Amino acid sequence: MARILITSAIPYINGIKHLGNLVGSQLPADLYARYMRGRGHEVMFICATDEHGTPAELAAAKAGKPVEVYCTEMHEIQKDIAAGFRLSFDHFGRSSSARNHKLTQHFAGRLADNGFIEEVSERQVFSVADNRFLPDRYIEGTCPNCGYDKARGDQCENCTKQLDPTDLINPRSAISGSTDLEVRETKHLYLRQRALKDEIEAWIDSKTDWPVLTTSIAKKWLHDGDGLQDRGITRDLHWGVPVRKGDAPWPGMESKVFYVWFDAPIEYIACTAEWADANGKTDADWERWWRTDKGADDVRYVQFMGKDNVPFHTLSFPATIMGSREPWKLVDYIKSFNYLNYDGGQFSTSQGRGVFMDQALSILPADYWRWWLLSHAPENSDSEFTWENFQASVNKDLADVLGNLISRVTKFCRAKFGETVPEGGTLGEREQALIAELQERLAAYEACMEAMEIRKAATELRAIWVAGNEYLQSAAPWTVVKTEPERAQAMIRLSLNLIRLYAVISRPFIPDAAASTMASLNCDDWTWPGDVAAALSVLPAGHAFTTPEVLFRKITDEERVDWQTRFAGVRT
RNA sequence: GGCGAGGUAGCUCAGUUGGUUAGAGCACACGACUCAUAAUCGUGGGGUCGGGGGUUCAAGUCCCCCCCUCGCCA
Repeated sequence: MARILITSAIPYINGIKHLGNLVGSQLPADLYARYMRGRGHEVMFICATDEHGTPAELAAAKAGKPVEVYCTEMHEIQKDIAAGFRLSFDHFGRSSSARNHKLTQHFAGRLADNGFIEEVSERQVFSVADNRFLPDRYIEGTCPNCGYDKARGDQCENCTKQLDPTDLINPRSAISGSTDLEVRETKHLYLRQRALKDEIEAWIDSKTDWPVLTTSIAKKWLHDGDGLQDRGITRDLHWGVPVRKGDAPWPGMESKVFYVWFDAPIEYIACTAEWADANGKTDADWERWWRTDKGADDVRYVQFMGKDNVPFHTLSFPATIMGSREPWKLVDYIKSFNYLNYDGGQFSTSQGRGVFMDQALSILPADYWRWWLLSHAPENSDSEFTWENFQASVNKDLADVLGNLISRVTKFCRAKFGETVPEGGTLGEREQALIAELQERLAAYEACMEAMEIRKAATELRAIWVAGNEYLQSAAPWTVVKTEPERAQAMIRLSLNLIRLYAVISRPFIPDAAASTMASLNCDDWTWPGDVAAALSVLPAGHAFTTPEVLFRKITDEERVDWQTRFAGVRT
């Protein structure tokens, strides 16, 4: 039994995420976690909300709530929706937790002790009316290049020219609109990534098995332009982890917090500590996942994320860990994803374009979405969600191929032999051929799952479902039963067991349907089928079952059209 | 503009280090079956692999140029 640590990129707190966010990290991470648990491995699956930073403060202000309250509420909402999608986190934590405060301060202290922190004085725009320093993108003004009057301090959206806030003509606060701005001197901490560059590069170079998407992004940042740059890790904000050097105050850094990107990945570790706290465990219980000197040496650590998060996970977070000179676990494999587009364009949180997680669950159960999203995961390139494709895939794969198979077998059995596993006959050549085929296909499916080749795994799984229909079609028990009822009984006994096997191996993709199928079969044996022949005799003759209701209903054309218009525009 | 990722059947996508008639699912046509959610199973039509050059006995697969899409640019 192996020990596998799995983290999903942590979603930002300000609002409900859309399906593109879901399929980019949490959902594939859940698939992998469920599969590994199914294979009997010890899994720690961690996710959290990323709560600090200016956007959270502004969202809270807009909602008229203190930021702590806002975050607590939004965390609960995201937690509920994650549960709705059956995301099987061992713990869904918060980057604002006391554990993360302490650990973030600890890392900063260690980095400082080891000479990887530099204090830099810089000049930033301060809004007197807002009583705060403004991040570049929260300063608006007229672009000196094209005259666009809503250019942001980091870039003009109109002519794409990159700007410095001081370039703007008639600058104003994007928060209040106030023009009472002044440039003030402020001191910040920088993580000296340049000093760690060679170490990081050697580490990246050693990861020859990583997806090209992951390594190409990492190498680009290592070599592009002047190469890897030092990064500021503090901000003049109120909401965040107060800057401290471990347990001690950090002179000159009073009333500053760590920048969100610095504390967010540390939350992976802190969250595991939160898990321990929440479950009555000791520090040793979480440290054995993270400290290579305390048992984490044999842990395999896999991260899941969208491509926009790759730089932080390949460079910045490793720099934090390496620079600490403490034996923390570094990631072993990074599975990254491209973007999921929505019907010819992008999902847009700001424009409410596309389907958001809460809306998705309000129109169909989680399994429908899980299946479509995972079987179309944007692994090799950006992929696209269309309602036509969604309807076709769900109806064909889930309702027709899998759902109907379960339906035809159980209903036939009920009609001819009653609701117990029939006992007559023995397996023939056709059945042996099916077993051989399944053994082979199962191996292919397992290989894809191990390798996190998600689309291919879905294809293999579907092929396994199809094999059941092929068998049934050629065996034709509805014909055989008329002349050789015992033969037909053997066929159905095998088919009922086949359904159980399908529930077990399909569970990572469609956990609810798997559970309800298993419940119908009056069985609770989720043992992964190593030996297919043995697995197909788990349900013995005479075992009672209940004929299940329709497992997956079909999406009608009317629904499709309705949803198409409903989710095209602004979210209501 | 620079960098990166893509452009393969109507649609969504596979195509190992270049090697036999370029594959799958869906959709479509025809056939089989009638147990089943008008489901299933079989057969078939359909692609000058973005365009143009080049290397090679041989290129979707390597090199160069161009076009288009998407993303990133601290």
